[in-house]
Amino acid sequence: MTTETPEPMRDRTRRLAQMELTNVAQELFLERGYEDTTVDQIAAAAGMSRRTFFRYFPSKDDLVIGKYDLFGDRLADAFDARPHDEPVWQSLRRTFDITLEYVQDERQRARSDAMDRIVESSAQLNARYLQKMQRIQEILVGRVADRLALHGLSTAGAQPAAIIGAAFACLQAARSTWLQSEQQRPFSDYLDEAMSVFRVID
Amino acid sequence: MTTETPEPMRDRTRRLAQMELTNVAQELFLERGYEDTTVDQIAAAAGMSRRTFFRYFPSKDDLVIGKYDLFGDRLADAFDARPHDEPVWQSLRRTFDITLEYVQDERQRARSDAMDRIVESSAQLNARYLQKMQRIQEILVGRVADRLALHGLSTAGAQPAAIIGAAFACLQAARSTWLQSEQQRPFSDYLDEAMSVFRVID
DNA sequence: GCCACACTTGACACCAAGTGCCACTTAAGG
DNA sequence: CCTTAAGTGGCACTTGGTGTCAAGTGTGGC
Repeated sequence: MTTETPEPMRDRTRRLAQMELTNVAQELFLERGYEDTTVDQIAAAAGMSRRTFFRYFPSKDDLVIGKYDLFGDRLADAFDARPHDEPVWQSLRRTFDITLEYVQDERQRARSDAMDRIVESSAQLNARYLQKMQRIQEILVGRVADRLALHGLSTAGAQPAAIIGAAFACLQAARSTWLQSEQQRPFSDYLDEAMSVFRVID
Repeated sequence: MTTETPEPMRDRTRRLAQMELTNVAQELFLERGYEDTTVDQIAAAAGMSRRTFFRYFPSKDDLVIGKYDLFGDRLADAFDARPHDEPVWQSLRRTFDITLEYVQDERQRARSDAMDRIVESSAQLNARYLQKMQRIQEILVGRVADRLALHGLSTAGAQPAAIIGAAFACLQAARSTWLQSEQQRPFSDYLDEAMSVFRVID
């Protein structure tokens, strides 16, 4: 009985505190830049002690980059939802459609873009971002290998990792190009353009 | 007259000191691991002060990862040496041949592999490694765009970045797979296997 | 109302990576 | 021998991050 309500309660307050912190931090980052904003300043602006900050985020980086932790699982789910007889490359393209939803909501898009710019502004953050992406790719490699096996192709070698690596390279290239050009054409165009360069044996 | 010899002289001693540091550090890393080895320990083992260490390497990470700084330029040179009418994907495959030389020398290969294992053992180093690779890719994007333009293809969009990103994904996948399997087959086989998955419009 | 309990918080101390500053040595050239 | 420039080390300082402990805060049971 006692284990029913307490869990959601604490989680909610925790999430609220994290939200508050990210909001406060984002303003500071836009003002002084990421590296020139100390954890003390963020904590003070959010009305908590430095020590407490690190109870809500394992590191300063995670405040910005932590949101990508869910991304991998969401991609995996989306990939699993694709029909098994679909060519892998096309499944990956469709899997990436969930990144479009992310961009849909106008209000949240501005916030997300601001964060992305912060990530690009700091070498430190950029490195951690790439690392997160790498991890996400590892989640998907196994699934691609299974799919290839279904199609009667070798599953043990470097091919599965190469395929998802290439797919993510396309995603990355499209994203980067889209951010630099002033976003008149939809992001999906850039993604299609990038991924259509490759014909994958399947 | 005085400006002829001093430059190479200092550079040589500097390079020697860096070599010594990397050797000493490598042993310590293999003993205690990267993160549990402090700069103080490395400096002490090399017979210098902590402060001096940072005059030879801008950071502890660079001691391990700094060697990749040259890698980008070497790849660029190798790519430039390919015939301009060669299909881009094949040029990239041939460009990667210079990574094979790296592996050729038996004595140096062991050392290089040890360092690679160290890189893989630390999340911090791994992130910085990915970042370096990203930078190297940026060096090559322009050249791929030029090559595509020569073949009468669009050069402005995300395609050049997507192509080299995919190529590096193959390189990475092949390297990873090769490191895990016990290296009975040559590395070039893995690379061929990975890159042959893609047919690139050209 | 009160006690027991788990959870949260803040304060303090501590470590490691860097950085700036300054004084000292050392070696090369006149 | 002296001057000058480079290398070096010591020191203090900042910042991210962690461990520990003691004080608050709430919630349920009596």
